[in-house]
Amino acid sequence: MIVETEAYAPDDPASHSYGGRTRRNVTMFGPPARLYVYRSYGVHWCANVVCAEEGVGAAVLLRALEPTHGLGRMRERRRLDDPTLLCAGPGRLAQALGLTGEHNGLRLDRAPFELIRGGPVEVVAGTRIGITRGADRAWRYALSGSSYVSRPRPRA
DNA sequence: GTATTGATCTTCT
DNA sequence: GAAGATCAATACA
Repeated sequence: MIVETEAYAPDDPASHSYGGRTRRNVTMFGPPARLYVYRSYGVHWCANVVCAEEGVGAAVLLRALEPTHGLGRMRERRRLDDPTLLCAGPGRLAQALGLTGEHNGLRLDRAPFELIRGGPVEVVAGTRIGITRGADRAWRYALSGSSYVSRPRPRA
């Protein structure tokens, strides 16, 4: 269950799509409902959902999940037992799900992916994390009260 | 509990 | 050559 996300827009200085296409971010400018995976700090993979029409360049970064299925495989990939740390952060999430650059550009509405609509939830907004530009936009969204988010108390 | 650092990819200066 | 949508290990208070 997705419990934490951040939004990135083309007119947003913190976004990879700011300033146009590069070899890395072409997926962001492609059709929506695809996965944009990029390498972060040379070490981690981070996964986004492309969520604007082709050519726009907007996406939502998946920052944290509450693991509900496949805990065993997540633990194998992460070499870690604590379920609250398995997917608490974009790099950890990608590692737990086994996402890499191979999955960049794949459709999320067919195998091996499946998105399931959840019930109504209470969401809190706060400032985004780990960025220096565009930090004033409160575009981080977290499930209220969840203990699986990467930072417990989003600052508004 | 906070602070610092190494990992070393991609983009930009 | 530097910085960045990060994490984990280590060093301190």
